[in-house]
Amino acid sequence: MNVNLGYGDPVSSADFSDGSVWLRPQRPPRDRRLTRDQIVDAAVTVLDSDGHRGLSMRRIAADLGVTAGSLYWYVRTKDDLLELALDRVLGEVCAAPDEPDWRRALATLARHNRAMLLRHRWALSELTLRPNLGPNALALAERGLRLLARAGFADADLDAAMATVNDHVVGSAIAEIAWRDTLARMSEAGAGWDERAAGFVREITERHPLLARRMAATGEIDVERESERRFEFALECLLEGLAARHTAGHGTIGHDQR
Amino acid sequence: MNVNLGYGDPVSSADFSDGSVWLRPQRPPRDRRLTRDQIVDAAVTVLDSDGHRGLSMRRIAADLGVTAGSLYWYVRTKDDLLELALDRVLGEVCAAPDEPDWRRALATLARHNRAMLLRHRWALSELTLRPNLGPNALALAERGLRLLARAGFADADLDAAMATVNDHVVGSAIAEIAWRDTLARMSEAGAGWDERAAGFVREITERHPLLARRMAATGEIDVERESERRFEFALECLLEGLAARHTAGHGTIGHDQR
DNA sequence: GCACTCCTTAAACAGCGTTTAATTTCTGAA
DNA sequence: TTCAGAAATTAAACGCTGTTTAAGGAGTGC
Repeated sequence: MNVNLGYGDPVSSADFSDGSVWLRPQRPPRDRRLTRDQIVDAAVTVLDSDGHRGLSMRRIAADLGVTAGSLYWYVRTKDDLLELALDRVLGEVCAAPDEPDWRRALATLARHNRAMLLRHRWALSELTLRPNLGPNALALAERGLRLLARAGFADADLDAAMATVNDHVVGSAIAEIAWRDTLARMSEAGAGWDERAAGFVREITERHPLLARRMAATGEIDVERESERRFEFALECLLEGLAARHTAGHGTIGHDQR
Repeated sequence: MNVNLGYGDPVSSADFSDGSVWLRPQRPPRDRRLTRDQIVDAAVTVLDSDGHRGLSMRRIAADLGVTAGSLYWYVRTKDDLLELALDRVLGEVCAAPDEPDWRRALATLARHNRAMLLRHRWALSELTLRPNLGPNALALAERGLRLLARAGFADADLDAAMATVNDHVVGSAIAEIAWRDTLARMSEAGAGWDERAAGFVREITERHPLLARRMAATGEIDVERESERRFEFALECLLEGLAARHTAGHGTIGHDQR
């Protein structure tokens, strides 16, 4: 019944290839008050300001001056929209400049990635929830692989080397955000803190002396600088490790380890 | 009107110290058909089998033969319950045995942590969403700090050293799960794959040759073994880095880095 | 047997993602 | 210029969610 071949009608196509937005063709355009891009823009804006909790299809629609149901003409589900939003912010990482030395290049890529994750805190939870096959994700992956291949890494080591650095970026960003949130919550608690959480604090100081000592030093620490220091430290460790395996021979990452 | 001093009534207390379950005292018990522990148990079971999406208060209540509203006598919100569930599974990591050598000890702790995260995939998203002050989290932190303090690390380096390893554990677990999920989805897509995603695949092979080459080799790779290899490799890098700073002097982590 | 607190229930509320049918808006051809 | 017909939007509904409410049963202490 539907002459248009580019895509099935919105209902019947729902049964197939649920894998990812990126595996489904987009609708061909005509005259539109809306665009996928506009919708993704609006979603990212809401996510940045109000987080995951603040995002609803009705909210996005309202921000765009439109009904909620109308969004479903451009996007099959909210999950699709989130996948699009994630790739959108991954695009920001592509701005990282190229560098001749592979260590420096990998490091700047990592730093840009980290900065993006800290800018869009919601992106991290997104990363943990869905695999990500968007064009920007693929472009970044290819760029990393090319970089390492040019540096002379063996084919079998390319992914592993990239993963090593990426994992660190993601892991450290999570920890940093958690750290900040904890501090924020604690200062929020504010006045009523002592009475209500007395037992909590007492138990810490009694049973966890080292932890208590570290927490007492909290006021003196600049979270941002300290986080960055840790980030750079581990990054350096990993790059050194990669360099060692690199010069040592090909296809050896992880194989000699115990 | 309420003579009971241990806690405010369920409504009025909602306004204060929303920081965390762990900052609020639990209700004193009397005769109960339910327990907090039972509820957390049920929640973890559902999460393990059906993931985040499958978890609802009504579902938990039904599994316990109880009404949804009844749960709110033991738990203030669903978020509280998730916080409790997270700390519950963190408890599993405490089973890691102690070891004399700090490097080995840190490594086994990391491996147990990793195994737990892979066992309870939902825990990762939980980690990214909320700071975590549960007793098991604190005990694990203290244990790590003690371990490093005994090994002679400077006070100022304790957190950084722990964070370095922990970040790697979390980051690599995320990547591994994402990898597996991607493969699972792709094989799910199955039959209709070629036609619908033809453009997707073509674009990859054309514009991302390295990526395409790596993807083509997917079939030959044992994801589990490869993931473990990468994990051990990066862990080794980090431990070497820590050891170097350890023997070099005190309080130097990250300070000499660029 | 009474009062009283603890716990559970059923029902409701507001909000969510999504679907449906009807309707408007615009295009291309007659 | 008109008029089919596709493209885009709407309003309303569905079933679900987390949470609150008022009411009622269950047990204890007097």
